[in-house]
Amino acid sequence: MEFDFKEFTEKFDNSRKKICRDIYNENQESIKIKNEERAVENLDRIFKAVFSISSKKGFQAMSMRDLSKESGMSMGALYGYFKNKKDLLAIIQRQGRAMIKNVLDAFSIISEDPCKRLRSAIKAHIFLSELARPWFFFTFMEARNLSKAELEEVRELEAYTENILVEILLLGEEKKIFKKKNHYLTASIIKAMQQDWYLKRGKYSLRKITPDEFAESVIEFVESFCFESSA
Amino acid sequence: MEFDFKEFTEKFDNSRKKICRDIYNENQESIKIKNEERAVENLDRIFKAVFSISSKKGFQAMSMRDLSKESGMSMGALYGYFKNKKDLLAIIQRQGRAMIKNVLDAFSIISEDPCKRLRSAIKAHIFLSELARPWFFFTFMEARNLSKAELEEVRELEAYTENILVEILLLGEEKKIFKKKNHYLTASIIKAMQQDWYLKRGKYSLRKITPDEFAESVIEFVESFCFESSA
DNA sequence: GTCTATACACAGATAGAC
DNA sequence: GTCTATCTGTGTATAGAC
Repeated sequence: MEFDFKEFTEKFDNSRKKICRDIYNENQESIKIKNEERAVENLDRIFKAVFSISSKKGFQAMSMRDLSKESGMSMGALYGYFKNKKDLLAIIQRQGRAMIKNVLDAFSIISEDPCKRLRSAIKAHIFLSELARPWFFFTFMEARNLSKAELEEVRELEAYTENILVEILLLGEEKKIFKKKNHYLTASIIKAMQQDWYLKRGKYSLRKITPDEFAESVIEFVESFCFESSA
Repeated sequence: MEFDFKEFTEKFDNSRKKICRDIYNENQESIKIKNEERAVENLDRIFKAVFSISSKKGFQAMSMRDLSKESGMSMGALYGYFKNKKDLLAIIQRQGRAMIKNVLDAFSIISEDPCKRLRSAIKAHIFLSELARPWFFFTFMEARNLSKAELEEVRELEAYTENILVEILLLGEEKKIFKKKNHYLTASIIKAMQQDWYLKRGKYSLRKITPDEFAESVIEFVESFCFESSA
């Protein structure tokens, strides 16, 4: 049941267009365009432009004129796809969260062995953040611009993914494979390492570290901390 | 030579006013106010206000009207202390970097023993980021708004602090105390954990984890990864 | 040194032609 | 569906009174 970045990518590479289609279907009230194919294609252009601009200067510093230029659509056309700038942010956020939850769920139940589950959970998060890096980066950096309700959703997803790790660690402790520890702290630290991968992606690129190598390092780090010394 | 957060704090608590004085002295060209005492006091008020607002909504979303209100000074008065908004950002950045470099240097040479140096370097960074959290948070989040030259300075400081760790790890390897590893990757991971402390401070506060506890956890994590198994 | 009032640019958003 | 032109609010920055 082991998988590497290449296998992970093949499974999830078609997800970008799919996400745009989901967004179209779930936001019919605010999207004025009726032709689905055209809408999906333009949404993809818009999101690409948003990620491109806001990874440089931030979402809130991105003007609608910037977005118009980068996406090749006029201001008027853009407003056919969302109610206002805040709404655009909310749509992106909501859909990204749904995607993450689906993927991580799928990869956290593949084995009864806590060691394998730990490996799998750590790798899936890193690989996913590699494929959907603009989204991860964006969510982290723009958290301050979210509404209170949206922020609460982000916190819940954070807690949810942290809990996946905590439960694996607990299971391992019960089976006497992992040491007894403050598992919440361990999970936090694991998440901190995963987070570094998408926040400091440039640094790792320069050093030519692949997603597989990074994931292995994190896993090795965690295992040396968690395993009973017999291992 | 061991120190805890309390001892660290006592040594550096008076640094905030000192920083304002340094800033005043080093930016005489752009600061129009001639009375030093008044200037230092007002700079302190301004920086406090900047950190308070921009930790909520970001520096670039902070308007000068916001800053005027929060600091209790008028727009006109504010512009006596810096040339423009960009200049204000640069001043804060420059001074913070100087402070960090000084403190970390002071704490990275206190022993010949690589274990002690590793402990000391990790703790000093976490404690410093606790005391100057607004500054750390601010630098990280506003990196995108810096000029190219400023960004280069930030990268250099990053590389510098990472190198402190790498050298300790190398020394430990030479002395056969630490395992042979990719020390750059290990240092990156250590920095990722330290970074989490100031980026996700709210989470750790909720869980009532103290700086001392967090530092010990990080150290334990790192040691279990680095030490030769005889330890 | 600090205030109030204001200049001028640019933001988000929409109306109406095509 | 998409464009251009334009409304209105808010941004940074400064001038000039005190």
